[in-house]
Amino acid sequence: MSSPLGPVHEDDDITIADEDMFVNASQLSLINSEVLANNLLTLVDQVNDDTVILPALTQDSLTEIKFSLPSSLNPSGKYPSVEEFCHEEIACTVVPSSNQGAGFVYSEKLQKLFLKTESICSFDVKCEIPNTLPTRWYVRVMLVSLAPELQHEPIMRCYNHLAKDSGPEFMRNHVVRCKNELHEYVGHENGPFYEDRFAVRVPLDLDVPYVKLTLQFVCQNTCFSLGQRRTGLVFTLESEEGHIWARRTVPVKICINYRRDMLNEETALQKSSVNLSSLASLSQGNNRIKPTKVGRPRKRTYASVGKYDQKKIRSASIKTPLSLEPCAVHFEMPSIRMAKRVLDNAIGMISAQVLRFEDQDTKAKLMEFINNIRLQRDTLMVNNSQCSVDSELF
DNA sequence: AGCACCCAAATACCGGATCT
DNA sequence: AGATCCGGTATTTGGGTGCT
Repeated sequence: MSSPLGPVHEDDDITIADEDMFVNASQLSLINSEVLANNLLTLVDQVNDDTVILPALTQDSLTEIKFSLPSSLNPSGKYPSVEEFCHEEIACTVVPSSNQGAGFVYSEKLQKLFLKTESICSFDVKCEIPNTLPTRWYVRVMLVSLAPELQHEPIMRCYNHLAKDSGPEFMRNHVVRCKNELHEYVGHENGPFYEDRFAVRVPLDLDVPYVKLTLQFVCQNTCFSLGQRRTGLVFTLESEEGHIWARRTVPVKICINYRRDMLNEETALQKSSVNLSSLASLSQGNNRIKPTKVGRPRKRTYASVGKYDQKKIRSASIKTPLSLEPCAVHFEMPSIRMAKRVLDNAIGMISAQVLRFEDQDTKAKLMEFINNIRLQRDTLMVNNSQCSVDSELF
């Protein structure tokens, strides 16, 4: 499917997919084996049980089955995802209605939207949906952290802005406000899962699968916790029963000097690409000149330039082997669930290193660490409802 | 190792300039 | 005249360095 925002995420998607690959791999195998086994046993029981009447497969029932196939993801009880997704039978695009306006500007270079606090920006959500599918569709919009390790944590309004907000109680906690006539604020405080997260749900027009979403943003990225400051506005196309059919993510930064911040990020991107190309030319030429440290290698974690960090990490792959200093960590966690999250994050961290290093030995050694942690995590036997929605994509 | 200090980058705030 | 833009400046933040 094509999306004007598509190219942005293509690269990003690859990166995320690579990292998630390790994180989700064991979950997937567990889901697949357990779910399949359970379903199969249920089916066998039903077939063997004379009292159970199996429904006849009519055209109608086939249609019903079609709608409940895993292609339409059921997100309930799972964390929201920022990975782009679109069901093969439909097409869905999300674009800002204009490249710039009062209080916002869209950077083509960064493929990122920069907004001023309290500013209002419109998005065109266009879909192509075959007539064979249901007619009622909704778009759910929520702000989600782009950091994979923090996607399980909801983005909440800061106390500062909350205290000044004299608006209606039901929308005070929402960072993203909707100005559409038809809309519904959903979610509740600290809701961890997709359906619990603060979001706004807007129906698509009945005659044409299109809607213009007018949104307002009432907190800044700096209001959120350090790791959550890289955010994406996630648009999810939902059927009436709440199944996901498409997902589009627009990286956004809500700040005061949105134009300057955009220019800063664009300049940083240019500099980083120049530095990388000069490094590459050095390494390709004679290696007499060691890359010297120009100034201090400072990098504030929260001030990163979004996905381009990931690009940088990938492009700046390391050829020299990593000197490993294995160490065992033993500590007690308050709950199995939290322990599992810690192990998930550990797998994510090592996976990132696997991607950075070109040396096959290093990769293999790191994969050993990942496998060990994975084994330990699997012994925790935590309900798989905690995995991200995308796990079902595979 | 722990601490204080320094420094650079990021960001918010503010006021003047420009536009509508 | 009000809205918006833009640039200067202050503040915050976190990494690096050197001292104890």
